[in-house]
Amino acid sequence: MARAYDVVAIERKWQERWAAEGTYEVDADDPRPPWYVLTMYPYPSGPAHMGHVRNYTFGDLLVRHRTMLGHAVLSPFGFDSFGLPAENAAIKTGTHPRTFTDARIAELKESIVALGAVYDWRREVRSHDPEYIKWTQVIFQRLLAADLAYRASAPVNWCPGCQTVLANEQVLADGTCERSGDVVEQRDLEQWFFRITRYADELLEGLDDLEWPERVKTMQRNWIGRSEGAEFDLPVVGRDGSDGRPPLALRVFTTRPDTSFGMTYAVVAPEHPLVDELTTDDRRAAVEELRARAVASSDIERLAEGGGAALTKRGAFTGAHVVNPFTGGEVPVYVADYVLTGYGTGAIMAVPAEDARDWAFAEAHGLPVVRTVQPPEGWDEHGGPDGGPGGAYTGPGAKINSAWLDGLDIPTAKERAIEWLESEGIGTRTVNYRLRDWLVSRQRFWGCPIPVVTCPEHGIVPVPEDQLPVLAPDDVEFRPTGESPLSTSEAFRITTCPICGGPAERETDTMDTFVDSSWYFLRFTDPWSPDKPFDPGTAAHWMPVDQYIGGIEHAILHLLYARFFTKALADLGLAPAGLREPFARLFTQGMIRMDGTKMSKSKGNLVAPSRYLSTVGADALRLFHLFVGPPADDVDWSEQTDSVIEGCGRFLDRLWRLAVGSDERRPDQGSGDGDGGEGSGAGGPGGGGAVGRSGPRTAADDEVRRATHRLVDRVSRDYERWSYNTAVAACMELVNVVAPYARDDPHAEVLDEAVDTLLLLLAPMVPHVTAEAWERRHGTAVHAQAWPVADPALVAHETVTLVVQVNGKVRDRLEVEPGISEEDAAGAALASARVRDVLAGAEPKRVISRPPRLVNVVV
RNA sequence: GCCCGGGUGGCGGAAUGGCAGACGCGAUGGACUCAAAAUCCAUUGUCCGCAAGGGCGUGCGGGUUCGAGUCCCGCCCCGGGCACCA
Repeated sequence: MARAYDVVAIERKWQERWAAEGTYEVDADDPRPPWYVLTMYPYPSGPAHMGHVRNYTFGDLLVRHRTMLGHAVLSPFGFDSFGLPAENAAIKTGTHPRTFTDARIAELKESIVALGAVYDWRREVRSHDPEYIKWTQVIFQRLLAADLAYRASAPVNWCPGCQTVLANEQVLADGTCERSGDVVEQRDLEQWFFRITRYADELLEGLDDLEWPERVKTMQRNWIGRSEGAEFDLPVVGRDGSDGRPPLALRVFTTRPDTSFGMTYAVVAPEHPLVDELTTDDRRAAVEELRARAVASSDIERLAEGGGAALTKRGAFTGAHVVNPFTGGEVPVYVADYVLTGYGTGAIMAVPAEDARDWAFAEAHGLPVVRTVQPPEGWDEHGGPDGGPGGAYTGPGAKINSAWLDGLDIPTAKERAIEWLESEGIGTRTVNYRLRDWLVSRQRFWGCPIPVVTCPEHGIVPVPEDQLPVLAPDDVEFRPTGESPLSTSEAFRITTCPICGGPAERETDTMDTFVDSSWYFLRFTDPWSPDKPFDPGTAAHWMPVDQYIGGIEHAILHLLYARFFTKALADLGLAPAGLREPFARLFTQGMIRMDGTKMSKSKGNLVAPSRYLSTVGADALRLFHLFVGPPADDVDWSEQTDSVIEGCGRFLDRLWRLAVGSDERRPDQGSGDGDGGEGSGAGGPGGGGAVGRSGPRTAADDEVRRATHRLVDRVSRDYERWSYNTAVAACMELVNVVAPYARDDPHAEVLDEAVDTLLLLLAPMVPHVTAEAWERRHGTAVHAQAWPVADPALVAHETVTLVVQVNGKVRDRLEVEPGISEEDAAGAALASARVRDVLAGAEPKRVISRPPRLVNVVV
């Protein structure tokens, strides 16, 4: 596609200038009000792909726009440079992960710069940099000292593909690994955890004040999964202590203590510690069989059976009975795998009438149902097989069959039940969370080493801060054994105890890479800090991030961990005390799809941005991403996309000709004698400023002035509401108005104002072409200009089109003054010849007059 | 199953309850050219009509309203999230 200007040369020129001048380097003592824009730092996987382009276009646009609005904008960049791909590449090719990673970073950085995105590169951080490792390790030590990091043995998720354990957040709903797709196994291992659950309530409540997409907040709320209820004891029948054995009770958790009168059985999880004791000899075989199957199957079998609530309710009677303290009645105890060990007490009271899962189990095992909430009329008491609605009823209603709770509504009954349990001393009010502690240890090499040693004498001992960072050794071999070279490196593992100096072993696990990304935005505020991770005072100047931009895929993982870290670091005195949330505003942009699936390296359907940079250029590609639709929406990449991108280039050509003139020709174009000749009054040699009339303005001149000021008004508002596609459309409209005007005896000042305004409004979106055009017109930097302000008098319309409807159908349009009265508008409408034709003498029943836009005549 | 989004021309998409389809892509015709590219001009929801003009149109069915793409009720379809968490 031949272009009106030398795209490649101009884009390169400006990228070099922005880098050389350090225009976007800011410091905390900058007198302008601070504004922090951050795009999630990327994993360096090689040259930028289309998703990056979209991401960094939005971020860069904000940086430039906010700067023009008068802010000191902090715009840092860095790399999430620890991770599995580098280690896998090392195993495959023998290249050290650092060599591999540094090469990928260089590629990514170069391609980001080629988009025209500007950053304060002095602040660049890389997770694998020894300085950064040191501070990550210092933070770990502080968390350890505060009991926010601990080591424990627990059933954990083991991914055979990644050869490491995973956090709960990294296991998908179908039981597979979010990275490799392998089915995750359960293993009992000693692992490191961060006590994120200590902040569960604050993480939940903090969401309310964040300007985040509702969708993301909902996902976090669900993930934290707070539920209020009660725990209480069900005494085991025959175990009251009278036979010499200690008394035994089964503790259960419920969110519906009001339904206790409807308990018809109890259930314990297969892994529950009391299973053996509860099971009677005649039931032992059946119980053992169920347990064995539950342990072996877990997720794999669930997948096969369709998962979730569709599961058959497998269970076995233990032979034991427990007493329902509410009724004094005895109910049987079952073992069933629909009750989970890790949640609540691992045991429940079952109320089939008011719980769908209990209902299904009761049906399968022939257990009775006692309703304690009056279902609405027509609710099928039997439900299930004979069809129709019915079964468990979980809606509101009056309590029945519940003695002293009868007649109460559910919330009141809940309260009463809990009060009774507490007064009787058999239970307590309890809050449970779905959220578990964050498992952070990974059995991998290419991550931040966990800085502790184990001494036979002193146990787990943190490596003293003056000996940090603990770095992985370089002289190791990467073999496809599935074992981390760290654990096989004797030189690394064998060390001495910092306390006693005796022989000790180094921890060979590394940290989850989400640890690195949980505080990088804080390091960005003060990346030079020599004696601490960052200075809290400096961080306080910039934090919280005013606008965070990233993908929806981080809705839970990164965004939850980073919130936890911010709170924990503030409480430890490392971050400003008042900083409770890291990201005030979050924007999640849509992803790029191709053939219905996400465009990604693993799917092999990447479209390389580089091929556009050398043809239509970065500006046209950026403009495409902004113009194609709302930023939050997904983009479908299709055969037609290239045409649209070229259309964006065409628009920039028109803008260029308008602003600079049409004499400019690429060297290979020659200068044919007809080119840019007759009739083309726009611009001309030397650019704007000197073209057109001076003196009094005509009505046509004033119309262009009005259009210009209306554009400022509209585009400014569109920027605020992230409606860049309509902002671009509005700029195109003005070009469509101004281009013919420029050719037809324009007024110089009016034309210049229109063109300059276009350049200013588009400068954040298409920085290269606007910078070059502006420089040729004015000799200054467009991005250093103030954002234009519309004159309200020119934004207001002089006349307005009054739409005249008869029975809701448009029959005429009249030009009227904006201030026209209701009566005058109605009168004008009724006087319209068109309206009289349609009415054909009929008498209007009613005239709705909404000046100045519309009059509707009803007959 | 539950919770969010979303269904508008050939396509991407616009539209504080008040002119549906801005802007762009594609398509068609024209100007310029020996020719092409580029550029410029015009047309482009659909049906009827020579025209003026008119009918019908925002997933489907109802409703509220002078007036509904927009609000309410009931469905259908697509995308995403959650899914034995008691």
